[in-house]
Amino acid sequence: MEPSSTTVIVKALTKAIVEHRLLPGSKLVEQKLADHFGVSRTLVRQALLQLSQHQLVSLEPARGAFVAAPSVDEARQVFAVRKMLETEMVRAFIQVVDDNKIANLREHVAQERIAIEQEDAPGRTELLGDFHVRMAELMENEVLAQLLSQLISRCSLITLMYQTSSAAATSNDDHAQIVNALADKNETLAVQLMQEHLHNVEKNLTFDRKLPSYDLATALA
Amino acid sequence: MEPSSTTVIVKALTKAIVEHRLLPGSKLVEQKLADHFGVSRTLVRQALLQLSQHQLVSLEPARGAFVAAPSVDEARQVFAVRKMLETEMVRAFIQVVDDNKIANLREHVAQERIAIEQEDAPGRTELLGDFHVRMAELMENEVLAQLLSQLISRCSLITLMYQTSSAAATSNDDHAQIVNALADKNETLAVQLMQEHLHNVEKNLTFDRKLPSYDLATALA
DNA sequence: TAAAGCTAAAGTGTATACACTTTTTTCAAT
DNA sequence: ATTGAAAAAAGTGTATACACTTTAGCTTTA
Repeated sequence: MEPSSTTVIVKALTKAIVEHRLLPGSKLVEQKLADHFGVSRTLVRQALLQLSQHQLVSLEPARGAFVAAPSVDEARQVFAVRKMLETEMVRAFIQVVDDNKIANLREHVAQERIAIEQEDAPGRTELLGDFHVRMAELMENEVLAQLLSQLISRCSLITLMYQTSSAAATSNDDHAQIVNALADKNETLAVQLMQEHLHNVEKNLTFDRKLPSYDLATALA
Repeated sequence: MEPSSTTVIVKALTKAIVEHRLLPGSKLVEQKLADHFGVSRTLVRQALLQLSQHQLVSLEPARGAFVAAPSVDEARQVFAVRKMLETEMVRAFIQVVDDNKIANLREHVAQERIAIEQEDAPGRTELLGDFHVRMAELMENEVLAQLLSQLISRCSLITLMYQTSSAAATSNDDHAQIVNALADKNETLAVQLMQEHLHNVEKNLTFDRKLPSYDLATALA
């Protein structure tokens, strides 16, 4: 099935936001987006509505759409939810782990490393987030995977806003260690590592910065 | 702030679906909804799009909107996610529990009992679900509360489709016991009770029924 | 009678029109 | 120069129009 125009727009904007080409607070003018994607405002509005549900865009009545700028408090909450969900996900994963799944995760971690070594910033960000989604998919729980995917997109926005230095290499190491613990079926260790990992990511946020807005045309080019 | 027309429609339809006045599979014709709410199809479409994101409505290209009919597999996944999330929520709740929060939950459980005794089916369903959301709100985690709220709406649909007998009274007892364990700060017991509770709800599903569709006008009347 | 095909009706998908709101610019007055 | 009001421009919110698709009903044919 060929994806609808709306889906294309949602994906393009999500990518631009998550990859930080569109910065928090940027205004998203409907007609400009419509022109860029070669459709009418109708479809753009549908896309913006969806993005606002994903919390990547905030809609202000009569004022328009802006790239979301999550508050410190919201960031704290999102991370708390991730910790809850992923702690238990690790426990559940160990119940169904097998060699194939471990191999799959190791392969993913290897790709992360490559992206990091090549200093491919967008690819790196995406892969580091997708590690967690990959775990959910391997458990054959599409609902969980979709939920995590959304939470991680939000985290990516938060990370941009508050992250001091991109601790990408650290995250990659964390992932590798987690996979080892999973392979050993060491539940206690795996849970602990996952919690520390998320704690690390959150700890690296400063919660005291502000960022400028950006130009639309170049961001989507 | 007065809620936008779209929000009103979303809420009305959500209520109708969750309260089982609109049954899974029912066709939702845009013009009919528009007439009913006194708006144009534009706003109805926005509402349906939102509901489809919440998985309460499924949109089929060129065929229209239908009340979602979650598959057995999806039901299993949703319950798995709830178990993960709520297990950890209980643990986190105990970290911040105080007398006020316990009193608040007891009050809620009391209201559940009243609704059950009065055989107020819609109120009962809503309150039994809201117990879990209430916990999230008391932890001052709006993100968690919203997430749970959506999961529980989906569960309500699932419950309708597959539930053999409405084990409402049992659920109410479960809730009361959980609150007691929380008051005692007995983490092990509280977690165990919550897991058993969700297991009970899921166990009562049969996964082998089909249901008819319904009339739109009467359902929304 | 049943199946296949045709036609009309109903319904969805996208674009456009237009009223209303917010933002920006202009320009006069202090 | 700076403030304030008025006017113009830009932008959003909702309704409507219209092309295209699906559905339902009828007719024909075997």
